Amino acid sequence: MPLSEQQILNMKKKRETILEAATSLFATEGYEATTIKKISEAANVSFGSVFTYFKDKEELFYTAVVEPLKELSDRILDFNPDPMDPVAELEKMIAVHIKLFAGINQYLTLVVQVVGQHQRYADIFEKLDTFHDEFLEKVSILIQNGQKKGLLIQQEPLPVATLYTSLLIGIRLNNTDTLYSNMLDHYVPAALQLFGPKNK
Amino acid sequence: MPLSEQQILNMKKKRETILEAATSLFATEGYEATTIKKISEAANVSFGSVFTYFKDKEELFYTAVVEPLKELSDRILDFNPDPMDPVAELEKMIAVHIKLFAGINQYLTLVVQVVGQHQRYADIFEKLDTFHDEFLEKVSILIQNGQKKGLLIQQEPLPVATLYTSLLIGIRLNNTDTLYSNMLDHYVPAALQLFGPKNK
DNA sequence: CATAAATGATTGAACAATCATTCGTGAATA
DNA sequence: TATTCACGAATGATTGTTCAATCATTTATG
Repeated sequence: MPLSEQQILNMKKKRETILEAATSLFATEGYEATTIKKISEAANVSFGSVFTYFKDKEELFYTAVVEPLKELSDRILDFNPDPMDPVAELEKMIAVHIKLFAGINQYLTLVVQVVGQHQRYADIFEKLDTFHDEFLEKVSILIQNGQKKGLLIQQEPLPVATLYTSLLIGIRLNNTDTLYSNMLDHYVPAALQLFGPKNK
Repeated sequence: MPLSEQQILNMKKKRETILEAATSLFATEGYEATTIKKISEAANVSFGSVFTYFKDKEELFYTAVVEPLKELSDRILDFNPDPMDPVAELEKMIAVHIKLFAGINQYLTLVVQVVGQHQRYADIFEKLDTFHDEFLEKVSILIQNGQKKGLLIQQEPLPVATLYTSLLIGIRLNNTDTLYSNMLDHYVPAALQLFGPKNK
């Protein structure tokens, strides 16, 4: 009576297919304009099947935003807040972030949607906000350590960190075409300036 | 047979009321979730009246985004790209921009919606994009002049300008609560660092 | 001044379309 | 045979838009 492993695997794949189709549509057309019918067609799945894997449309959107967050946050927070060379660490961190953010354009569109209307997506927003606070905190510590070592100019760390995350999410809104990978190399040193490196 | 001036004035006011209610709802609930019924109720206007002043829902949204753009762009572009003291001009410009952007939170939510789904709002996006290009160009010139005078470090001006506008729009997404006017004073000098001022 | 005609805004019921969700039936697997 | 997924027609609710009737205001006429 229980499902075979093969079947469970197929279902996992199917769930993933639906989720990917939904994410893509949510990003390009928005939550309300994305219909279950469209999702099912994009995923090559019957209409009813969508409801087999997701309770309702809301859960589908929730999953599309929250589920990738775990892995993403690990990658985003993957830097040393107390390194030997804070400026070099900053540079490495910025390069990672900008490249990472460039590759998850679609996902970021969802994030922008949630943040832009955080009252409407209150529970999702809370998850994002919690991570954001963690992110800010860790960047602030790195800034502080750079300042202690005399390698960064004295500034309030938190506003600088906040501007940095603003900049990261803002890049997404500024670069709608795909040809912005060309500019990535220029972005890193420019973004570094935000932190006020002293060596010139 | 023509309308009296008083009547025309009343209609202008009514149109404005509807537009404001619509803007507010579009910002907090999104385009699709905002119904004409909600708008008419929020504006204290009959359902049918909305269609007297706006052809359809789309025109209402279009107007809400495009109409304020003219005045806003004037204020945003109100800085001297070739001043005596480029760093002082930058500082002044940044302060104006950050304060301005802080005060039009609701409008920026609409902008974010349009940019986040630019394929869907193609005609509106084009207007925003045209202004954005103009903005980038003027900031780039200011940067160039600062560099020529030896007051800013050498960087590609365009990526720096792009990061600056990213930062401006990104701040909106980072600060959802109202208490961020406290931080404005810290933001200005931090944002200035982006341009690489040499005096330290 | 009084009245009528004309113009054009105001209104909300009616309409057709679309949507999310439910659910009964069929198919497949263990 | 029992269980569970797959399916899509049916349902009920909601939407944007249309439109015919109503109302207010202004102008023309006596």
